[in-house]
Amino acid sequence: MARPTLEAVAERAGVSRATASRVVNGGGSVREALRERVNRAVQELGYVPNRAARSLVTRRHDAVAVVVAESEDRVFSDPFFAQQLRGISAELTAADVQVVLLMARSGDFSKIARYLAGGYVDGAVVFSLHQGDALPSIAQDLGLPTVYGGRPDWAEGDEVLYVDSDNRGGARSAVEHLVAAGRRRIATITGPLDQTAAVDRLRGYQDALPDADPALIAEGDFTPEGGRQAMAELLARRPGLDAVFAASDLMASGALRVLRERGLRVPEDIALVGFDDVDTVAPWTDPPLTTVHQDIEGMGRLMARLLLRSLGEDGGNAVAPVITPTRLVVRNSA
Amino acid sequence: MARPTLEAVAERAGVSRATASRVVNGGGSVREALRERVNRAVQELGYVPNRAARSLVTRRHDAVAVVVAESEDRVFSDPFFAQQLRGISAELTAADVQVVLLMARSGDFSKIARYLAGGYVDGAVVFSLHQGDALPSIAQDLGLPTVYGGRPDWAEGDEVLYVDSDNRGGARSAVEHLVAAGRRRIATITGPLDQTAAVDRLRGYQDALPDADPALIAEGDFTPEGGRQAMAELLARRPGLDAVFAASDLMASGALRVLRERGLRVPEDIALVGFDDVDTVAPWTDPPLTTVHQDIEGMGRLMARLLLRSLGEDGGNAVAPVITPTRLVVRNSA
DNA sequence: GTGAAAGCGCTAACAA
DNA sequence: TTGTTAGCGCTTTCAC
Repeated sequence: MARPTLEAVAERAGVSRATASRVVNGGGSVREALRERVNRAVQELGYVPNRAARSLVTRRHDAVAVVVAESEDRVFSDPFFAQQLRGISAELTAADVQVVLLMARSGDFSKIARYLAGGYVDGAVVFSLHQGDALPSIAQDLGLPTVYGGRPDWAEGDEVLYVDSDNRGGARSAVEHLVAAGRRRIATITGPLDQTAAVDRLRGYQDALPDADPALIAEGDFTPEGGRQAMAELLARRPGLDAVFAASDLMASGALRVLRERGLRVPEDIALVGFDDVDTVAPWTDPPLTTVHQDIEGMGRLMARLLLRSLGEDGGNAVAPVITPTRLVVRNSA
Repeated sequence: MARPTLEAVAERAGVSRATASRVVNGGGSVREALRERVNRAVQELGYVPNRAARSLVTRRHDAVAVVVAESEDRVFSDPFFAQQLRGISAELTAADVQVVLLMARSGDFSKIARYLAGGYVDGAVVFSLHQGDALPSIAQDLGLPTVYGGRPDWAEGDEVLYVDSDNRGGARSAVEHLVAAGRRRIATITGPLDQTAAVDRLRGYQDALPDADPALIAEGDFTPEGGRQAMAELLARRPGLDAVFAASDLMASGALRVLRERGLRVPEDIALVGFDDVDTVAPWTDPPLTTVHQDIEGMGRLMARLLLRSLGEDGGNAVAPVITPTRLVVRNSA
C-alpha cells in the first residue's frame, strides 16, 4: 500500500540512491546498463517521485499560479477567460508544470496573497488587473517571477513582463471601418475604465473620431449585462445614432439584445462592431458580429512561455513585453 | 531574501522548534506567555510554514483535486459547472484546503491519472462522468478518497460516495406540468445518454408519458448547440409537436433559438421546460424559462463537505450518498 | 561513473 | 508543559 521510495528502486536495481536519482531525473553520467536496470525497477515498482521531498531540497515546485483578478462567476462565465486559460494551461501542462488557478475581485486578494506567500509556486501569470489592484506589489515584494496579461497601468520601463494586444490600433480600425461605411453618429461602449485595455480601446475610438460627441460614449464592464445597460443609455441620450463600437464581443451581444427589443435592425439601422473575436460568441450572434480579432489563446500561450522562460536558468534574460497584432474581421453586423 | 524557518522563529522566541511548531499548528499545551512570544516572532519574521516540509512528514497535503470529465472548453463555457465549482471551492477554501482543478475528456485522462498518482492530493471530487470513463477505477486503485457528482452508473451498494439530485422525479414533474396544461404532443431533448443524469431525466419523462412516440425523443449533449440540433430534428420529424422538455437549460436556450427562427411562439405554439435552473440562464431567456430547479451550488458544497468528512480522522464513518430534491419553477415558457 | 553522507524544514514520539 | 531527537524522501556535493 505504501508508495515505493527511491530507496526501494535503488535496492531493486542494485545501485545507490544517488544513481537512481540521477536516472530518474535524466541526469548525465550513468552507464547505460545501470540506467536500464533502474528504469526497469521504476516500472516494476510503479515508482512516482514524492514531490514534497523533491521540492524540499530543490526549492522548486514546478507549479505556477494563474491569477485572474475577477470574481469566480466572471471567470467561469466569460469565454474570453476560457480561451485565454486554455492557451496558458496547454503550454504549461506541456512543460509539466502544475497550474493553480486563483481568482478574486477586490477584498479577497488576501487569500491569494497568502497563497503566493506560501511559496507553493515558482511564478505567476496575472491577468484582468484593475487600477489600484494590490496584486502586483504583492508579487513584487515576494520576488515572484510574474507575467501580466494586459499592460499594467504602472508598466513604465521594461522591468515588467506582459503580453498585450494592440488595443488602440484595433479599436481605431474598427471605428474607421464604420466611418468608411458612411456612418455619422458612431457611439462606443467602453470597458471598465480602470483597465488599460478599456482605456486603450477608447483611445483608439478617439483617434478615429477626435471630435466625437461625449454623449456617444458609455462605460460598460465587459459583460453582456453591462453592454445592455450602456446601449440603453446611449439610445436614450442619442436616439439618432447609427453605429456602435463595443469594446468587447460580450458587450456587443448585450447591446444586440437591446437593439432587437427596440426593433432596430442591425446593420441596416445601426451598425455594430465588437472586439475580441471570441470564438464561442462572435460568429454565432444574429447577425454574426463584425469584430476586432485578437489571438486570445495565442496570447495565453505566450504568457505561459514568457513565464517559463523567465523561470529558466538564465533568470530570463532576453525576455521582454510583447504586443500582439489585431485585425478587423468583417461579418454581417457592420 | 531567504524565507524564515521555524528554527528562526523558535530562536527569536527563545523556545525550541517543537514548541514553536505547536503554537503554529494551534496545538494544545503551551503556556500563554510562550505562545505569545512565538506568535510575535512569527509576525516579525513574516514566517510562513514550508508546506513541502510539512507534508513530507505528515503525509497530508491539504489539497484535493476537482476533476471534471469534460473538455476545458465545456467546463469554462457551461454555467452549470461554474455554479457547481463555486460551491465546491467555497467550501474547500473555507476549510483551508487547496483546490486543484483538472479537466479532460476521454483520451486525456492519462495526465489526470498521472497527477492523482503523484500523490499531491488527499482526495478528489469527480463529476460529469460518462459511461466507461476510467477515472473511477483509477481513483479506486489509488485508494484515493473520492466523492462523485452525479450517480456513477456502476454505483450499486453504498460503497461509493456521491451527490445527485432527484433527476427522475424532477423530470416527471416537468412533464406532468405540460400534460396538466393540456399539451398533447410532448417531445424531449435528452442529455448525452452515456450519463446517468441524462438517462434518469429521460426515465422521468417516460414515467409521465409511458406511451410516448419514440420520434418525440431526441438526444442532445447538454450544450446550446446540441439543443439547437435536437430541436430542429424534432421539428422535422413531428412538425405538430406542442411542447418540449429539454433536459438542461442550456439545451433549452438552443431550442429556443430554433423556435424563434421558425417563427414559433413560446409558449403559445410550443411550451418549453428546461432543467437545472442555472442562475445565469433560466431567468434571462426570452421568455424566461420554466424549469426544474436544483440547488447546484449547494450540491457542490455538499460534495466538498462529504469529501472533507471522509478525509477526517474517523475515515469518514457515517457518510453516505445524498440525493437532493428538485422542484419545478414556473416562469413564462410553459 | 558511482556511492556515502549531509541536509532541505518540518512534525511527532519520547523524555524530562 | 517543554525540549531532544529521529526521521519523512529526495538531491547534491564530495570522495573514491
